[in-house]
Amino acid sequence: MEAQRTRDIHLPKTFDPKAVESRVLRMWEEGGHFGASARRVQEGGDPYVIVIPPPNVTSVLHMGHGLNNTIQDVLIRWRRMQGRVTLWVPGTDHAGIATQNVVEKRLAAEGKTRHDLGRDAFIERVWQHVHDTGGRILNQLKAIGCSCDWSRTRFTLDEGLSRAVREIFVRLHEDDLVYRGEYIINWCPRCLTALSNEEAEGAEVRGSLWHIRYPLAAEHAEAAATARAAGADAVVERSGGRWHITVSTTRPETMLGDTGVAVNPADPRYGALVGAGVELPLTGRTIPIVADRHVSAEFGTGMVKVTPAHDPNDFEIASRTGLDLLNVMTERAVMNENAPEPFRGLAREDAREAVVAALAAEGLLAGRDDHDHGVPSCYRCDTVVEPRLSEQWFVRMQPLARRALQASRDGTITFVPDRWTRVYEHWMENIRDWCISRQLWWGHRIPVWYCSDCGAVMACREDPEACGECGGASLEQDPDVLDTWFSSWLWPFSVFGWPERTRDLGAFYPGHTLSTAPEILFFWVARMIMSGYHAMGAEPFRRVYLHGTVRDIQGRKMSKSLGNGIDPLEVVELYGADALRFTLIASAGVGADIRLDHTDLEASFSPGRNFVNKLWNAGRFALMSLGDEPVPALTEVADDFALEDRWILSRAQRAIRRTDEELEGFRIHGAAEVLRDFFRGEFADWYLESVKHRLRSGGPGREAARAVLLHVLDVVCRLLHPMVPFVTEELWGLLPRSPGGADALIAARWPEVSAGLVDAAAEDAFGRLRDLVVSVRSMRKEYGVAEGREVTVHVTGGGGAGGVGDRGEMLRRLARIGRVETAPPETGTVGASAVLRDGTELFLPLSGVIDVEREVERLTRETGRLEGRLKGIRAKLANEKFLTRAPAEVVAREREKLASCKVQFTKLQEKLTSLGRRGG
RNA sequence: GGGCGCUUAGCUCAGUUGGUUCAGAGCGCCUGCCUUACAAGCAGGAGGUCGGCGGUUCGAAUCCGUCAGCGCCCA
Repeated sequence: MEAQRTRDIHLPKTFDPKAVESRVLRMWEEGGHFGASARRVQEGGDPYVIVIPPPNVTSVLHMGHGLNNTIQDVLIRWRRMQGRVTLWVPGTDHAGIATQNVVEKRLAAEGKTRHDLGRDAFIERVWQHVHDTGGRILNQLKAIGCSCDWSRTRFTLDEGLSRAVREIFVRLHEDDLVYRGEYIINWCPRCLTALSNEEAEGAEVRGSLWHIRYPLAAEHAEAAATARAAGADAVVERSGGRWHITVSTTRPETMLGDTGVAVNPADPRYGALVGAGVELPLTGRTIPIVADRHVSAEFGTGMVKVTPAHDPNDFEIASRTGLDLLNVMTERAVMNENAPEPFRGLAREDAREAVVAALAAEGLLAGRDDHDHGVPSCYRCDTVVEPRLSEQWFVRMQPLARRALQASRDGTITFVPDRWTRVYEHWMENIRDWCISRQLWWGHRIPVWYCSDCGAVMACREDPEACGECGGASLEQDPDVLDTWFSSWLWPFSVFGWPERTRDLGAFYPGHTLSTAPEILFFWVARMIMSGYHAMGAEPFRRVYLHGTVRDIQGRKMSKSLGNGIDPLEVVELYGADALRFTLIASAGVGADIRLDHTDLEASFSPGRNFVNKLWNAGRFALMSLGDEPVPALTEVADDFALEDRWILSRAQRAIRRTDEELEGFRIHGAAEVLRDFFRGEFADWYLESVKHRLRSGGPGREAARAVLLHVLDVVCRLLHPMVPFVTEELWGLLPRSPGGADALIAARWPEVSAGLVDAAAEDAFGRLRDLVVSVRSMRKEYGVAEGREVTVHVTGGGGAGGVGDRGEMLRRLARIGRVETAPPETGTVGASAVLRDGTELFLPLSGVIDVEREVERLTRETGRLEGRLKGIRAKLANEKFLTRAPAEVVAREREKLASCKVQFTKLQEKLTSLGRRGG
């Protein structure tokens, strides 16, 4: 009763997303369709688990999120309908640097710094900010239809997840996989914190390479002369019997911190100079020339200045050769007291100019070249990173990488597209230790305490009261916090309660698919795999799908700073969530970037909206056509199936099969294409048009059509639901359906192929009928026959286009064919001719309209085309090697083609000659 | 310096192991239609030597080499 009444309500001509989305969303949530319990898995359910790449807690949704999460939702909804126990865990991360930056900026507006507030008050302030704005992005994900289990929403600073961070840190420390040491790290002089290598993004910059002369100490003149004689062009005798060497640098200001010059020990030019002293200009210091095997004899002069406190490579050289470390900059990249007086207090950029000027003044500047090189900058604030010598905490990565690398090599974990496998493996093979300490306040504080009484260093699961070594109470906790990624790398199991051995963990770990952007392959994906093996002994997921980047029409990545972004919520507001989703999916080839025009949302998203609207209207038509009477089951009317019924049912099976194939292969856009073609190109354009007259008449033909119409529309709704969940849910809810099924499409069963409905003969016959209609339409247009005017068609020979005799009503509708004659036209009748692929001849009597010359031209064009094809096929078949080497079926197909083309060609030729007789 | 990717219709892009009229889709364009599901639509059409060259093969948009242009990653 209820269902029938709903069908009486008037449905709007255009789909109105706003009227539907919030209601459907509420229905899903209230129906508990998003959740999954461990119990269902324990009872034998087959889990399918995705953890969301947690967005920054204070961020807002952008198109990249839109794409990423639509993909995940498609996979989740598809698996859910297949009957898997699906779980998609949502959540956010605390984004240490970014969030702290935002709050500090606000403080700055009040004229304060975090130090004015103090640590606790500042953290309180950040929490406030997070509570005010945090989680907004999760609501935005709901708005685009994401079917996450919202009851499981996690945040990396939650108590449980913080516990996981602490536990893994202590464990790694116990296993000597976490250590503290003084090394060169990437330092952001604006954020005043260390960064990992991954957080320092290189950008190609046109800079300068300066060549500087360093005078050799006077007593080494003889060694210099020897070097010169050995071919050292960079060792030059200057006026006054003094010798200089020449070194090159892109950062002249760092020369103030040089503590040596290095050459390759195998370089024959410089052997005599090793051990010699160099008078470092501007400083009054004398530094030694040392030999180190990592210096390239080929690059530049083969002599490099060594600045161990300001360059990672130089630091390595120093640690091998014992050169001093001299830090000449403050944490803000200002020259410090170790720099000569005139440069102290200068920012690095100013120091560079000053140093260059000073060198020039002393005649020690040998030249300058343009030089393109990579300059790393902070991924959060874009300030140029300064390599800085400091004490930090690191994770020893090599032991963790071993298993993670093996997982890729043995196929346990696969990447889509496949090319990322090599990128991943290359990173793992050349893994470097991970700097995890950050000089911030917002984040997980490093659980390490230092005893000022005995000097003990302790990593603790619980805050210690007293020193474990000496029992003293003078303990101080490390002031730094951990890299945000040090918490997100635990995400696939920390969200389930690790380190507790929870039921959830048993049920939902390992997960299955991870979908994300390639930018965080190293940051996050690779590290999750490492931690998964280390902490859980198993991979966190099996398949990693790396999708493309959303760009603007010029190919630039969408970004806030460029102002070229598109707000997904604005798109939802204007076009609906389904339109957004379908547009994104349909334009995203596997791993390929997407281009959208941010200046023309209509152009970008109307295809999606139009598709959704078309679907809506097909549903509206079906509902109107079905009427209120009960619809028979397919099996009840099978005897009354017409050709088009058997055809569309058969095509539906193909659509089901192909959709599954595409989704299995992560070709989501391919699935969208399959379904668009099936729904629009076959169901709407041909099936609906073919059965309209039956639906309006009575009898068994009508009942069969109603049953098939309902069945196929039901399949269409199910197959499209993962991509366009709102419109399909709404439509499906309006369809009459048999009792006992699911009460919502989201929980309905995914269609499976029924072998019994596959009907090759029907596909072939309907295909020929379709050819006939298309051909007649084309001829009508060619001669400008008015749309409403009915024509007679003579159909003779060949296959008779699948038996058109009893298809009168249908042909009338499809091509305004008023009458089908199965006899040839009387000789002398004027009209247009065509020959179908199966040899069927068509003739449209068009006296009065026909233009013989034009018809001759048309047919000549056609025979010409056929002639070309014939030539190609004949050449193939005449090729002995083709006949012997090509597979038999390929040869057979060519023979069939030849026969078919020959028939068409001959028949058209005949028409042409008869026309020629008349015309000439 | 090392590695990877891209180049197909005016635009944005599909094309899964080489072989079904495979040269496609969407948008745009031209022509005609308000045909009681849909003008956010329908029907018909124009438009590409698949970046250049060479090779492998009976057969190449697809595989290999090379050149050109563009983009990305790592050092």
